Amino acid sequence: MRYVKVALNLPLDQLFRYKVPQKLAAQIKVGKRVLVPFKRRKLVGFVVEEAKEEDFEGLKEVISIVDEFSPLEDDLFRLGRWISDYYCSPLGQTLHAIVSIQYPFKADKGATTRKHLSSYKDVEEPPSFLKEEKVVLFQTENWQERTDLYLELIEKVLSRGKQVILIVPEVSYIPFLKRKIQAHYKNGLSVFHSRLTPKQRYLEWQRMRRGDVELVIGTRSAVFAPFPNPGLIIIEEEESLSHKQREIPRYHTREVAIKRGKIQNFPVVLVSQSPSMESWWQARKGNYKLVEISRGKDNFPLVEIVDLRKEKDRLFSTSLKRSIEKTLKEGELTLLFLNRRGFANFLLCRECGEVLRCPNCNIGLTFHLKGRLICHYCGYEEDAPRICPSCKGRHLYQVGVGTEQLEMEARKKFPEARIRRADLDIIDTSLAYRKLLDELGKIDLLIGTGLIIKEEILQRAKLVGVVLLDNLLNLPDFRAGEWTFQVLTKIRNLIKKEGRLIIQTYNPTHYALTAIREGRGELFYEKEMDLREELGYPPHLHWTRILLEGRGKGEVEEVAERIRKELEAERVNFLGPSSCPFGRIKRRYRYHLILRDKDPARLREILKRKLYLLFKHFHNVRVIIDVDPLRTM
DNA sequence: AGCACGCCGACT
DNA sequence: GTCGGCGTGCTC
Repeated sequence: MRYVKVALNLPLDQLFRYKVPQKLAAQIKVGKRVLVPFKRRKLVGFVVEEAKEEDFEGLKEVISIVDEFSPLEDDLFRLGRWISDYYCSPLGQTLHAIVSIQYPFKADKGATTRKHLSSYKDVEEPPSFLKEEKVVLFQTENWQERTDLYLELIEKVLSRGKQVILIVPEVSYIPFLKRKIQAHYKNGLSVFHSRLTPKQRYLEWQRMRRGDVELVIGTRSAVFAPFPNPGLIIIEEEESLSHKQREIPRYHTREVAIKRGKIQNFPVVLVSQSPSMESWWQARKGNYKLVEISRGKDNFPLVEIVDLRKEKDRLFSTSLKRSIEKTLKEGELTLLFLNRRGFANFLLCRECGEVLRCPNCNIGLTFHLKGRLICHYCGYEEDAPRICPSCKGRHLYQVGVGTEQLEMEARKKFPEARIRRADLDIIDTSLAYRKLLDELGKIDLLIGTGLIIKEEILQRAKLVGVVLLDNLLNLPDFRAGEWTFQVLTKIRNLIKKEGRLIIQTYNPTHYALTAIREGRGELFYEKEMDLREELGYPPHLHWTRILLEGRGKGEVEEVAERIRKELEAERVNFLGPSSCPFGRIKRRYRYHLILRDKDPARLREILKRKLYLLFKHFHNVRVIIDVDPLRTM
């Protein structure tokens, strides 16, 4: 009798053993999907290893085999084991994320023609940097450079009979890129992302597996494209936070791509206008090859930094106002960037000092026009009161500025201008976004949040005003400086080169601003790295965050304390426990501890040996392990 | 995760 | 007296 261990799509670090019935014995092997009985359910799982016959009575039998092919070849299986180990995610859930297709949909047989990849000859030389380097970090300034680069790389790799994976941060990036590339490669192109229907997903996946596809463009899960012979992965906007999966397994696509490249022996190209500190640091140490394509700072637009402490008008400094007037006269587009929607950030009672907060999240409620108070975290809404709920005071101050108020002020100041606002309250569908793009030619002044920091919008702007940089710079996360630098770099690189970037701030001497003004990114990276080193932040140290969420404050605190005690016995470097910067979201209290070490393996070892056992006993507290977290708010 | 078992409140 | 609330426990 044969027995196998099966990994199920459950949040359990456990494998389950099943008997292999005689009639299935010939087909069952590691990497195959099987249907198994589980309690009163039937679940799909992966055969992970053969099991020895043991003194375990009552093993159930495998019901059937799901696919005739093997959905998880050896290399991807190894990758899955690595992800499961590195990111502390259950193997079953990890493998199910890698093979993200459901039950077989019948493909039209014969509809596709199989290409004979083996008939390609290894005649063309790969670009020289791809020969000796495993990871290349490409720093470019615009789309044209990047698409040219992609086309060249793709061609070289395809000519050697290998396939290419191109990863973008979000689905919305795909149509534009697809159009550019389609002109060159029509048949062997596939698109793969989470918004495909299960059937489309299945069919695309099969096309890739059979060798009918040479190039796939997709989001995170495309990193697991089941190509017979992958030759290159390109990661577009490698610094984007979207590359990190928010659900289990919480992997970073960039790191997974690099690991896959190591396993299957192919290079990985990271592309960015302003690399993440992580990638910059790797390049700095010589682990990645850095290739810069730059027009040189003489071709940058003018950058002006306005010290708001010396201005009378907190929204429109003299200089910004003058520049807008000039740009309006020229009939060119102005963008005003303000990273906060709504009218005012919060309402403050002048008599008792209380701020009106969300009952679920304890975060200041944002004041919107039409007199509504809205929580930007959970969506809670209420009518704004006239008098303070805690002291009955009559003077509720609107503190801080949002895009609504900026729009109102702009309409007063520039009555003839055609003004539009673009934030999540207005651009709530991809259709609305499309419409905005179509109508861009009929807009003089576009006011928006992060939504407008896109190449297709920025490239049409002559003037960009960053209304209040401090909103970004002062976010409660140690990466706030890095994010700020990245946003400013993007704006500077992408707007018209004869244009102007005006940055208004109360902190005009910040090193990110110096670096932007002088067009010398290294000033930012060097200084930021010094700080990260001094304070024990990534990438100098690896972090693993243990996030605890629960309805009862006391319970969460108790759990946090127990973990603290365990960690203290381990003599590991850690922060906390402390309340998260956003200490309560959707009625759940949030506490975290942050483990730090140069060697991430040490942190994993502690988690697995000690804490896992402990986690089992917490009931009303959810434990979230985030390895290499990108946000710690 | 999901699904059952289990022991306490308002209902025909 | 029952229907059902969701706490906790287990799944090869």
